[in-house]
Amino acid sequence: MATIKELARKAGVSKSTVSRVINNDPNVKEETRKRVLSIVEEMDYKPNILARSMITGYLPIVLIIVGDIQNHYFAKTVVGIERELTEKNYMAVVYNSMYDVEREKEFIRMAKGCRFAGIIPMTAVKSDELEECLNNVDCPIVLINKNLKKTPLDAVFGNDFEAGYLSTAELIKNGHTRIAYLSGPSKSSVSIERERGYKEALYDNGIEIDESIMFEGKLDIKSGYEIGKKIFENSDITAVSSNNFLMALGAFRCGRDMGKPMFTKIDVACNETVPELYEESGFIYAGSDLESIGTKAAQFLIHRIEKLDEPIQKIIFSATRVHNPK
Amino acid sequence: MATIKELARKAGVSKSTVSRVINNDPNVKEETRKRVLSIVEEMDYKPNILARSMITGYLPIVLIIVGDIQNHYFAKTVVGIERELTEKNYMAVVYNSMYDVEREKEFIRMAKGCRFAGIIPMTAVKSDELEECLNNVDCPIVLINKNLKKTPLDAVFGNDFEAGYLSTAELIKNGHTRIAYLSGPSKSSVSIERERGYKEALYDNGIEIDESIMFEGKLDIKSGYEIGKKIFENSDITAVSSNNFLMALGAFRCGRDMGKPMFTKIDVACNETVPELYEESGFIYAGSDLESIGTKAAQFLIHRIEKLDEPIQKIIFSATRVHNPK
DNA sequence: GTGAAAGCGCTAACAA
DNA sequence: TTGTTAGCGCTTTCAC
Repeated sequence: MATIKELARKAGVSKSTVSRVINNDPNVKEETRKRVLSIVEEMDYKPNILARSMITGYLPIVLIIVGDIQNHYFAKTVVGIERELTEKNYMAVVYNSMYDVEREKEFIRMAKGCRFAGIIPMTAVKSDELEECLNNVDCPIVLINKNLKKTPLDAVFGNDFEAGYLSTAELIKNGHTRIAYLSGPSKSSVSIERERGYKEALYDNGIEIDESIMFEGKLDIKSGYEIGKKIFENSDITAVSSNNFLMALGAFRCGRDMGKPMFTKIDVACNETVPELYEESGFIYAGSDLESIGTKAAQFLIHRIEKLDEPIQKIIFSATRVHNPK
Repeated sequence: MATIKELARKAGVSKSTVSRVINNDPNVKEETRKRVLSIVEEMDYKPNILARSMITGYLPIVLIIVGDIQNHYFAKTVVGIERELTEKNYMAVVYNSMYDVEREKEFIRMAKGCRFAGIIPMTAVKSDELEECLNNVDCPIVLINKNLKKTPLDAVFGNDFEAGYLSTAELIKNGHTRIAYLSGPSKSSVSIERERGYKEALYDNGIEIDESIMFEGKLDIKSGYEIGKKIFENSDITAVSSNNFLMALGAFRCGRDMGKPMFTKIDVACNETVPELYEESGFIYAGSDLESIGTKAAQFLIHRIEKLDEPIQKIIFSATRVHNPK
């Protein structure tokens, strides 16, 4: 593959001059620039980014760590991140941790070894070890829906309280008053906030909170299905508000299998945007726009990479996407 | 960040010795090795992979180009690729082309500039320009479900004929004889093969092929929905076989909206595996296991990277995943 | 405006 | 078993 040296020889100039041309340094005579450029074209020369990175100190690549690339929640956000990064001439490496802390630590170390420009950890995993690891990596980091205990870092959040509130409010608008709730793990701040939104929506509409129709699930389809059985036994319940989409789907399937009039009499809502494949379905949902969250995170990161002296920024995205098919 | 030079100084040895230790060269005295290793530990040293790559000539990173990361077809395959690559100490960069040829070309050029170890283009896009571009990149490439006209390259395919055949056969097993078909673009080899499978399954079961109930769609939900309208007007049709999942979903929704007894009297099948979220649904499907395809592609690529003298390999994966909820 | 030279962190002969 | 040396392709002073 052509190098700067060969170009220099062919163009009859020094390596430095070629370097100036390909980096748009203005201190080059127009004539020289043209000559070099024509040879660049002719030889289909591409600068070796590795060599350049040895000098700048980092590769223009950002590591994104997600818990599960097949989950739309992550995939959507990644799309937003990538869009911004690509535009600013960075690349994105997406890494699937499968929610495994050890894997995440490994990726972070690898990113360090490769001198990546930055890291966006989007994992749901909580771990002191992981925090420790993130602390030790001296490269720019932007968090999504996550705070570290000790280190203050740039971060982007969705408004989970609002999501819980708004989706529940839609159920109420549709005339429901007996609304079961599927909550997530009680230690997760996302889950706590969404649940708080559910409760506040009930309260604001004069509906009593009934802890006996609130259930804690494991965020997957199966646990939504299991809880669904309990919910639909209780015949006065006409709606379900779910912490996340997967459990909502499980509950819906359970109701359907039990012969309930799902989406006609009985409504199901969830507190995050649904995958695109389900957007036209009967689900009610409210959530922040995941692509926008990704884009903002990428912007923060690029700022951090390019001038490391800005104050720490945090931003919360409103749950602007509210959908009610009725 | 610590470098080999500092380590050498601290350990009282030369850079070479440190290099040997971190590369597990056996020609190092055990005592020396231990001393160096303890300092590696102490300083939390990570070798600079950039510098190493300048010598080996490439970064241990593979570029995967997909048309749409939110499509399960790509996401699933990527999971398989990543699994294999990670195990062999390579990383994977996933790039979303959004089916845009220009973007794909840009990524390929970037991969070249970054001296990536290899490329796995998985895009559905056809273009002579792209072929040209792939031709000019002198780095290992493995294709998925794709052949280049001029250049022979390693490639992995799903068995699309079989997928079309098997999914249609399931419909026939369920007692259907009037089976509409939703085909994909007539120039795509994947679509052609799947359609051939559909026809052959009908033929083998003594069912006449009726071109008037075969429709060409655009592979998305919307076009499945539109075609659904035509299909379900025709009241003697009791089943739909679809080239891909998205159109099957569209057709299903259309039937449901028209009040048809979907999944009870009327069956819908598609000629590829469905997204995980739909695995428990009423869809019939047959297709190759996408993760396995990804894993195999990664294996081919690694072979190609590590010894460039093997003959070109092509492999076709049988449509082993056949699912019929009845 | 341009070139020569140093050096980024590492590996790979070659010597010792 | 270890150290010395050269060099990967590029950028970046510093002269001229």
